[in-house]
Amino acid sequence: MNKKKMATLEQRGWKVGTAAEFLGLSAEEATYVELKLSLALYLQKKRKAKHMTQDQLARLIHSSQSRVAKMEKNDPTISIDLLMKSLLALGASRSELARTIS
Amino acid sequence: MNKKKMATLEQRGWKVGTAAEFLGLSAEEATYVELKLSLALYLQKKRKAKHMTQDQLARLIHSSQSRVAKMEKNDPTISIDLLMKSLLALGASRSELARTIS
DNA sequence: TGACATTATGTCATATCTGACATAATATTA
DNA sequence: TAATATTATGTCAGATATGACATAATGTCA
Repeated sequence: MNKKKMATLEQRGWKVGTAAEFLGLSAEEATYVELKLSLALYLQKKRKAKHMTQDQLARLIHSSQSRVAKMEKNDPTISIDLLMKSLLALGASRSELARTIS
Repeated sequence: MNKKKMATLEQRGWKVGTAAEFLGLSAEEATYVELKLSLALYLQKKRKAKHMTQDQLARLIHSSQSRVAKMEKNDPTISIDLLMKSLLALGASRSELARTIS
């Protein structure tokens, strides 16, 4: 959320916080979750750019459609390892991963 | 792999790959391992920069000295998740992680 | 609308990762 | 050298992640 929107909401009486504050996460934990979310979103973006279904991607990485869905939904049972391995399978380079993380 | 087995797998919906694809997977795995190694080396670098022992770092991240040693040695039983969480605990930023990966 | 494709969610047994511990190996310092 | 500190390696039970499956939910198109 950008600062402008936050200010608008504050003015309307909303207490605007970060997801971290709401969930009671430490700064590190928040960074970890956000970083993972970035990977999740990028995985979906990359999959769609290749016009693949979740099922097709699942077969490519020897996983299942449900797990791909959870990856893209940033499910807490998904590890960064799995996200990275999946992105690499989709042809992502190290610098591409780096860009996604930064 | 013989054709019979390939046909069986195809029937089950598996995409059976060529040797080239197999090598491609190896390349991905290599990238994964190298990427993890970069994180491992950077963890050690960052720990030493703070003049911490493995035991001290272990306490910081609520782990054990042996696991820290394995992280720095790029032991295969270590996940990227653990490496990233450890680096974040040492104060690394997202861009710092990105730079390490790239 | 219905039929079909795609994605989302819950659950399970199994595999992998985890912290912890013991102890070996290697530094470091007196 | 010995004593101590630090790091490396092996192992374990418990925790977490995994692929698979069923099925619900949502989207798409005739």
